[in-house]
Amino acid sequence: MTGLRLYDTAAREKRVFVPINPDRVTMYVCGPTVYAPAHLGNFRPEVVFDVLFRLLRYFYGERAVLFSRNFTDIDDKINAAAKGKGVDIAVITDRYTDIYQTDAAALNVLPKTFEPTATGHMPEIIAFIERLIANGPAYVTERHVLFSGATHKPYGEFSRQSRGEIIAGKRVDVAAYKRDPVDCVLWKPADDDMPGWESPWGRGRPGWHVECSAMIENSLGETIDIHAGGVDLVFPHHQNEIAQSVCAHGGKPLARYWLHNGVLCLNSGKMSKSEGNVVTVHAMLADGVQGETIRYSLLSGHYRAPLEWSASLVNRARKSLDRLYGVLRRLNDVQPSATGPSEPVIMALCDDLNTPRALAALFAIAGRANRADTQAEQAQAKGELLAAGALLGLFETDPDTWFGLDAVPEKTRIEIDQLLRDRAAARGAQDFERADVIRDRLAAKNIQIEDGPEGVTWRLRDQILKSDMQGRTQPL
RNA sequence: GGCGCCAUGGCGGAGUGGUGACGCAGCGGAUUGCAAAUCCGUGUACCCCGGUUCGAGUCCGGGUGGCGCCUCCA
Repeated sequence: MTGLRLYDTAAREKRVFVPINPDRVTMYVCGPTVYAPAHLGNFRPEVVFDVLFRLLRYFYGERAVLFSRNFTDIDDKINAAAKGKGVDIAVITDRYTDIYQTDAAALNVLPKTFEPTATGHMPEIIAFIERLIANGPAYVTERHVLFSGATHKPYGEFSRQSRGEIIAGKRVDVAAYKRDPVDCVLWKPADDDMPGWESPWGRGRPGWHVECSAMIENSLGETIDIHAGGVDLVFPHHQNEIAQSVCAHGGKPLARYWLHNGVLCLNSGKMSKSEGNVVTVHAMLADGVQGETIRYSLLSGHYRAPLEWSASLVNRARKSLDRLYGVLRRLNDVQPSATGPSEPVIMALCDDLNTPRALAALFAIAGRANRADTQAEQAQAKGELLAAGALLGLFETDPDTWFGLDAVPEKTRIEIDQLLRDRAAARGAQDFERADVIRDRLAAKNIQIEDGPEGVTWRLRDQILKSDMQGRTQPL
């Protein structure tokens, strides 16, 4: 019993989380289709469910939690991208998978236990489809294999879609080969000039929904504890996954808890490649925004609520982290107590991953640290801060690095040190005019001086964005 | 058209029916040679209209506004 409660989309309420087997907790998150650099919206589930992963590891032990997240590496858009460049699809998918992994690492996202790919599980996917045909719910027609939604009685219950409404509200034409509009493709034929795999139904490739069903079964089992993803996947993707898996597994449920994160918006509209309003993580990192700032931004709202992305959101995140890292920097020489995360942090995260409340709790600890009179209090606060950070995926950077000390070239650092010595000498000689001239000169170069009881420290006043480096690269 | 979500101070964002966290910004004070950082203090904020209740931001109904899904989508 951990006190963890999660909002389950299927139940439409928060439910106490109890795993099937506390020695083997399983979770799966739908991953990206790798045909372009992933945008911030793609990384929202990556980050929020990373917090869940960390929390579960904290409760059940690192080795007890198995986390699988797929890469969809066969898809029409991938084919189109490969064809456009005249290369094999693997060239495209390898490239964007690498970028994705780099981006994820920059956001302090822990590596997954399993990262299955569709192309790496073709025999399993084909076997899965064969089982659905043998069991009845799938049928072969015009070189396609289709799953009959109607054969799964509760179809639509999970996503609150009735079959009649799906038909009435359909906005695209239903393919002629479908017996019913809610049927979905398990296997589709591939022309000779398209990537394809040999199957009992001819050369082709799997449909999107079945790939997840088959890979979940293969990497985690028939019934998993948690299945998560973006809210835009509830229908039809997750609905179809459920129908297929339940039918393939003799009625056993696919997942016991379903979690869905809200959409990320830019200019009040959902960020999505088809809308064209995307900001890629790769581009932000290349521009010099710290991954941790992006992570904090993504965690600053509750995961189920929509999150409006903006420059001011990033700016606030950066400043908030400045304050917290300032504490850690001040306590650089203090050995942190071996303590766990403070109760308010745990309580907040246990309440359906309430990260805004958890972050608020961080500031309470920071206040205590700054007010602390004794080293014991400081050590306790530092320990709590780091422990909380470990759950949230924060404070994994050295404080000096955070404040940009590594960002300036060695040569410049030597110049800065010399100027600081000059200033100290001037102050010692009561020559405040000269001391202030030096400080202003540094400030003009984005360097902020902080006089402390144990000497002067400095930091970059503002983040140096590579898109905004004018005037900041000249020598001092 | 169907299904669903949301509406809190300048901005962002929590909130179990009983005078409303936290962060950023602002203001006042302490500290500082002056700053910065830090500390202390500081805000007549709960979309509108009804209802339930001794009491509602919190529950119910209606309205208005915004958003998502129903199509590839995280």
